[in-house]
Amino acid sequence: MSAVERRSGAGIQSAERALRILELVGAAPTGLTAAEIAERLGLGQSTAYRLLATLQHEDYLTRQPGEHRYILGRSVDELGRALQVQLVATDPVRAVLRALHDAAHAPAYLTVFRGDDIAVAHIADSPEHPRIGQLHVGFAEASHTTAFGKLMLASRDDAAVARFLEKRGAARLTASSVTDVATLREQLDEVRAQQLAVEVEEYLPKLACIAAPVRSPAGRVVGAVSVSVSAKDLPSRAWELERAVRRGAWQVSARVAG
Amino acid sequence: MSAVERRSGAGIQSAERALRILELVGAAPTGLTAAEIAERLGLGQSTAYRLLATLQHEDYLTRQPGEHRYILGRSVDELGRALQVQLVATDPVRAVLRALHDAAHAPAYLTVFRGDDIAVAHIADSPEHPRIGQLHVGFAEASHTTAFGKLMLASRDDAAVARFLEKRGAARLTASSVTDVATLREQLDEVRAQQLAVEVEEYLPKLACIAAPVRSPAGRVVGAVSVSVSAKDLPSRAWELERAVRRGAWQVSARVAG
DNA sequence: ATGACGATTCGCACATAGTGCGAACGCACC
DNA sequence: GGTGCGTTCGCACTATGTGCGAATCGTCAT
Repeated sequence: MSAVERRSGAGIQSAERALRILELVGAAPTGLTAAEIAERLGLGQSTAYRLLATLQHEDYLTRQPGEHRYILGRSVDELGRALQVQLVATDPVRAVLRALHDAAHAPAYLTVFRGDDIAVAHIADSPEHPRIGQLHVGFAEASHTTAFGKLMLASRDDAAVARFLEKRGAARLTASSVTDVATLREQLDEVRAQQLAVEVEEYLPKLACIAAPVRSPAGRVVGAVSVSVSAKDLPSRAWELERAVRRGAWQVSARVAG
Repeated sequence: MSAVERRSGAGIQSAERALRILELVGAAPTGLTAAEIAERLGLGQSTAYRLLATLQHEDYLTRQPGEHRYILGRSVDELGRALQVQLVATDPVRAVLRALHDAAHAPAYLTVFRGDDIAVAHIADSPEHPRIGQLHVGFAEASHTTAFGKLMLASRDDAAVARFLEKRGAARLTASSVTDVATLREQLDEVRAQQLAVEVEEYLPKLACIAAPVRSPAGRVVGAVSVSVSAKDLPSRAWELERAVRRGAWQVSARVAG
């Protein structure tokens, strides 16, 4: 390896290249040709073709017959499906969320904690009770201003929380966001005690959220079930919603494998 | 490379290994430890760790803080999402399928042709009009016995069809399945002429299916919109269903990008 | 037919990038 | 303070991946 130019990610070069190809192809709605790929990655043609042959052989890429552009293949779908399973987004779990939505008359969410991220695994909503703004199924940064974010942090010990805050900080999103670390710690203690997290206008104005923990059979907190309602409705409905969310989280936990 | 033992897939070794790791981790609901991965793949620990570091760095793998097992990361989700886009499974398209289902009182399907496979991109059904048996969203082998399969074959020239049949054969699934190649070719010609494929009890007994082609802006047939009904209802409803399916396919085509 | 152009494969020489082994390190738990 | 993981490091070796150029194939236009 030359001392002059150092590769960015210190990793297995060809593995990185393979992954980058997948991303590149995925980002192109109609796929890419071998030449385009080689060019954009600065690869010789042989190299590109060999990498592509491997990816195609493993069904991560395919081509329409007669076409020269590569598109994502079925293995990508299989991986995605495997992820869904890991995220607990199975049909019985979806049914629980749907029932929660119907009972609470509010959008219901299933989130799963992954590393320092949160994955929104499923949302049960309706035209009458739509999901929060831009919240969508997929990975999102964890935040100390959301009910499920608090739950995630509460599931960790102080050292881990400190590490998290050091990395991500405690940004202020609304006037009510908690930015003081000491106060946040107190909140997390309360979350641990109640096994429930509540957030009122800390994430988005006028909105409140209640979340209860989902546990693996081993007892580990792996995610959260939550609902969001308008902040002004919260006082009158808190008790009812808490019960509904706790029940939903319990039911999901019972349907979590492994 | 030793002449004695030859590697299976003639490809880039480390890329293959990286992909295999992803599959392995995906297949384990709760993830795997580095040691397990190294062992199952027959890798030295350094090698395994370096591969894992690369995959983690690119966010294809993550770990829960404190945990030693690797799980699928957010990049997998992003890839899967990119595939969904390539499969045209966007919200407006889903809405079209839903409308078709409501109008036709039958389960509606969007399929996308990929290589020699068919991807079921979306299904709009209901408890009253449930989807066909084990049909599910995801990739499936193309078949000459399904309406969308016929449509896919019809979108190809004779040589490509020949190649397909040589590889996959023309199996008999029901008493009505067409297994004679000449007859099949005639059917495909008719499909091309009508821009519509119909199948009656060729795939599953008592079921019939009508499919119309989805076209890219460039005019290429990229998939199909279809509905399935009970075979005995077909005669009385054929005209109505044909109109509905054609309309649905047209609407989807208008919502296909690139 | 002929030629020209893009896509794809092949052959080859080179050395980088990847590999395995063993040892060292860090860390938690006993 | 020791024992048992999980993880990193150092090193020597060469298989593995690489780039270049040329050969081949296929398609389309002339």
